[in-house]
Amino acid sequence: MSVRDLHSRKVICDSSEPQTLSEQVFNELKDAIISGELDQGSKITEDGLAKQYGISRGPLREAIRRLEAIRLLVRIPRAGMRVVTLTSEIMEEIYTVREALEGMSARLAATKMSDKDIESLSSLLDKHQNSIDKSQGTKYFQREGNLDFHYRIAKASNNQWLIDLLSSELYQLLRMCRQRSGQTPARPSKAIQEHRLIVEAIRERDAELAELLMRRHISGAWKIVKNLLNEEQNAKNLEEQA
Amino acid sequence: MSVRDLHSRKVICDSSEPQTLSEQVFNELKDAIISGELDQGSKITEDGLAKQYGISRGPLREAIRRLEAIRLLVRIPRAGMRVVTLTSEIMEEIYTVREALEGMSARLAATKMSDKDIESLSSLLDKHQNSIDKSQGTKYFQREGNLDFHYRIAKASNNQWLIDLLSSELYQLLRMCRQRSGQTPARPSKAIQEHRLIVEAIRERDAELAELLMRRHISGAWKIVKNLLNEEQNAKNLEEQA
DNA sequence: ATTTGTTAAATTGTCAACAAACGAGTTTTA
DNA sequence: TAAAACTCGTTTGTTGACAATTTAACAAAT
Repeated sequence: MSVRDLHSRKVICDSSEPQTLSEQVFNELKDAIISGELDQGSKITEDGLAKQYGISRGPLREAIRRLEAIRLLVRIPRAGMRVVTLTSEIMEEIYTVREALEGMSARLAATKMSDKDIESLSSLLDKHQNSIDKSQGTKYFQREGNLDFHYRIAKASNNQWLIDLLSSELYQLLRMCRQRSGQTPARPSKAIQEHRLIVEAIRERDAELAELLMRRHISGAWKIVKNLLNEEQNAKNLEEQA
Repeated sequence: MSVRDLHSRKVICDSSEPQTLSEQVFNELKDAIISGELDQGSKITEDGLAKQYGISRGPLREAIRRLEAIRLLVRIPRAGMRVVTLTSEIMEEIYTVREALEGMSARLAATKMSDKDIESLSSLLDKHQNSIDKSQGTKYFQREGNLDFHYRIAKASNNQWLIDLLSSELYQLLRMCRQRSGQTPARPSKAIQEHRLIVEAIRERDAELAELLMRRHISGAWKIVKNLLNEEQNAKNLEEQA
């Protein structure tokens, strides 16, 4: 992993040094869930986690409440807790919300983004294009590059709510989606082409168009993911029949 | 009933009996903050609250983490906690996010809402219109009616994420905005007229139009609120000069 | 054999005490 | 007199123990 990747990862996941045990275990648990280390839908107990992470239940419970708030855990009072299960329906919901919020981000970015940042974003795309052309781009890099692009747009909206919702809540689950089925942007060069169109619209300060293009970009991405999931499901069904 | 249903039930019907102390104090604190009982920006201490509500700090801290997650409290580790301060800038951010999410809700509702629910929604507007014509409508009623309309649209989207975001996170802060300056829909009859147009678009199954109208409705509402805030600010400034 | 009732183990909810970090006020020193 | 350092009190972070509730396991009865 390059230094640059590390940097962007840090920025996106805002995992600055945790100052408190609760925060620390929150981050560790979050990563464990997203990476699949903890299986989706698996039941977890407070005592088990407390022993595993070597802390008492107090801070752990606070971390759990936060994970609950960003929907990585599902809890039923006095009954138990499970890791969220990402069904196709939930993923569609997430992509729909993303479409609305990132569309709005692109609209705002078209008005507010500085000329300097637009150029920087444009050259970022050049780099991505390069790494794909030369086949240097690993799947991982493509994925991170994609997130980086979307994160910059969100940040340019200058709306802290949008930024937080997208980067701390939705992105975590999105990463989980991708982890789940090893998805990578289906047609990276096409994705970058779409990114370019969006940047062009922003450069022209055409808010309306920027929003439209971003929404199409995301709903298109969902269609591809949906097809992948269906194929996967079909494969599984066949397997069961055999 | 599925796990998901249980979760949404908890979020939506927060009038249901809280089963745990943490939940109970979460609700009480939430109401105290929204109603203005706790001043915006006021500093609060764990020990003080624990004594005030007669519970120990354990459950209280969990409630605090949840309030932090929905942005009613702002915390700085090892330094203290304050009630959020709703500046004009933050309110604009909230309205912007609302515009994106409720616009998407209206779009989805146009496709998914049942004929029966559309009729029900339409007759709800009749009732509101009636109560305004006869001047029976208190400000409170108008406000609740307004919320009811928006909530029904959100629910009709059938997207649990949209529903939760709008009704549990944004909605709380919106109530706080209104509480703050005793705002009431500036022109109730005009608001209802706009609501009618939205319902008509949904009835025609015109998703595009439904979204457009909802977004205009909300951005229009923000402009009115913004003007009210400015006038208020000017009045204060004059007062200080005198 | 299925269902119902009871009991025990496991798990969550709650509490009070302890430890660490921060801020304010006071003292000491240049 | 002013600045630096040091206490002391306050507030947050953490822990382990205790109480309440649920799950399950097992026995008994129809």
